[in-house]
Amino acid sequence: MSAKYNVVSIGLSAAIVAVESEQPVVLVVAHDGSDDALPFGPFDPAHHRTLESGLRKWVGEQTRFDLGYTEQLYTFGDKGRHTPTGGDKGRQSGGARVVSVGYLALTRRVKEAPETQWRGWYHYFPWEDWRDTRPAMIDSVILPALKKFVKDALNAEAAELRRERVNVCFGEGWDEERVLERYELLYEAGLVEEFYRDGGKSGAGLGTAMLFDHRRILATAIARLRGKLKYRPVVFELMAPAFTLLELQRAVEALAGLRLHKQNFRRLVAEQGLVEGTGKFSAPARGRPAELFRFRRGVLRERPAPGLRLGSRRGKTS
Amino acid sequence: MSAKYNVVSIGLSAAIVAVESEQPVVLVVAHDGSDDALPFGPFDPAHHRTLESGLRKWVGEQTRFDLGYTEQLYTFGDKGRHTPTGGDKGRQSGGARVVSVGYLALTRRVKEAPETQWRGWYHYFPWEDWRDTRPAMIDSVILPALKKFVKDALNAEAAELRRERVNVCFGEGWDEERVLERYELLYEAGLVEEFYRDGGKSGAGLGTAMLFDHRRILATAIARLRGKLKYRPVVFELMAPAFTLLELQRAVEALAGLRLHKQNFRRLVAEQGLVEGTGKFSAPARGRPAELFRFRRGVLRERPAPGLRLGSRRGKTS
DNA sequence: CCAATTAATACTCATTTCGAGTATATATAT
DNA sequence: ATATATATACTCGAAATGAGTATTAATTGG
Repeated sequence: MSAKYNVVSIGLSAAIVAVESEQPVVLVVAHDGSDDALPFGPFDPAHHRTLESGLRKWVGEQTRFDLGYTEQLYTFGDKGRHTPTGGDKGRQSGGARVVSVGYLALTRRVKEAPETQWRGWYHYFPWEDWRDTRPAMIDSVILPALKKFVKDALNAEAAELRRERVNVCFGEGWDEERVLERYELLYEAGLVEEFYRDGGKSGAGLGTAMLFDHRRILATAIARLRGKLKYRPVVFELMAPAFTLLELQRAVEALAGLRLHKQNFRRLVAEQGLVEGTGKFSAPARGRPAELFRFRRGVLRERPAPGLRLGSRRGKTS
Repeated sequence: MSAKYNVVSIGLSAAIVAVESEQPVVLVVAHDGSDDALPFGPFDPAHHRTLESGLRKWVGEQTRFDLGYTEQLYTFGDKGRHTPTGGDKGRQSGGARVVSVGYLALTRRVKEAPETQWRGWYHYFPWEDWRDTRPAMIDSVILPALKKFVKDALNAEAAELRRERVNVCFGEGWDEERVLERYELLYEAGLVEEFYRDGGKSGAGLGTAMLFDHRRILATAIARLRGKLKYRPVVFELMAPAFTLLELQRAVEALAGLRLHKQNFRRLVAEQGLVEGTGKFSAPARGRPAELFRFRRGVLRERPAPGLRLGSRRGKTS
């Protein structure tokens, strides 16, 4: 157990999320030629008191964001899932194995630093946006390919397992939270570019690929955020200080990738006491002006789990 | 970014949980004189493909458990929260900073390895067991001390924040999932031994202390398990292959630290299709024999989120 | 065999929450 | 004045929840 051999370096990656004109966006570092990457920096044990303070420190240096809310997602240490685009297998930071700790951060500030840009997260996960329709690619591309994946299993038992996973992920009853499960399934089935890259080959896949395992971290972030929405008032970290109820609904819909029933959404927000009117009104280009609301900080004290349980799938756009 | 300075070693700690005669128990390493510790081993990047496989490997070596279910909890890297009992501040594994990745593991095998023993988890968190009554120590010790903690805040604003935290953690409406929040509050308020030890002093506190930050990891494990219970059929990992419905209920109650309404519990289990009868019956010392049930693996396919939403606080013991 | 005890199991009922509507009111643009 | 877009109010049935009561089936001690 001599220390030298057990040594690794730790990368802190952040999925920094905002919502802009009804699109959830994530901050990426995009050099031309290479894949988009999440901003990440090394954990420096000499100067960082905690992992999170390390994250905040270099995010603060590289961008001007004050991260309103941060949450640790998961720590990945898989060999072979940290391959750079080139193919320089698993090496980085002078040969030490890299373990990456992923974070979710929410912000409403939207002035990006140089070298970085905001991109809609559905670029990376086009099958996750069900707001308008069930994405056509699911039936035209994904399900046929997954059918083949099931068929290619080594034996009947493995095939059954695969069939179940396919059904849970893309079958009846869309569960918007299973973002990571779906990504991992597509990875294993060879439907995303990272699968080929990690295997040392090359090949195309669905959605836009990301550096290292960053798309996996982003998938984890989306899943976590979609879940959290329902029992913690986290959306408000993404909203302007004052907003209309429809704007709030659109933000939630954007994140969840689902449409909600307007009247019920309002009922919920009102019952939970999540917001309070400001007395001011929006000035829309057309249509009746809506009252502007602000987040009622008080809920945090009163309610044990104030959130926006979405519940409703479907529901007219009305 | 020179590698040498960013290097840390990673410890994998596991809260291995079982349920025995209506008590949730956790496997601890107990040397005399030193605090109880969770079993932990180093992550070895040269031989472990993933963090989880590293964990399984050394758990398998040191104990004979097949961990039915494992789940990563959280990665802690706080300086000063990894202090051994002696006071050899923050040093371990040849001076490298230790980052610990905590895992929750569930098992039903109950034959402990040498040097280890099973201990009820309420030894470490006596305020978390509300099955019989609201623990008396909350009113007699905790709340008075927290009142003082609020009063000792530096200014009115800080006091208000503290008051809110106290209320959320120990006020009206017990939320059995906030195990970690409560432990952290007690830590900051100087009500647990680890607080003094990490500060280089000594002092007594509530419950039994553990080595390093292991009690924090255990708190995370309990919180996670209590939450998961409600939407995933994880209890069954802890049950014998056949069990009565009351045994199942007692196990859930033990984990949640709450009593449940018997009839409603059964209705739930039945409706969800979580179990199926075996046709055999228990042979109790006294009372009417109950049918033995087994877990219906099928649910995993059928239901999106089969679990045992507890809901009911209180409810007669009946 | 009887009573006391222990637990299983069946059924009821009011309340709350949910999902999906309809109806109406208030703006602007033309 | 009308079309359009939106806000807001209210209704209604279905399902889920929380808390019971009532009844049945077994064992044990007398």
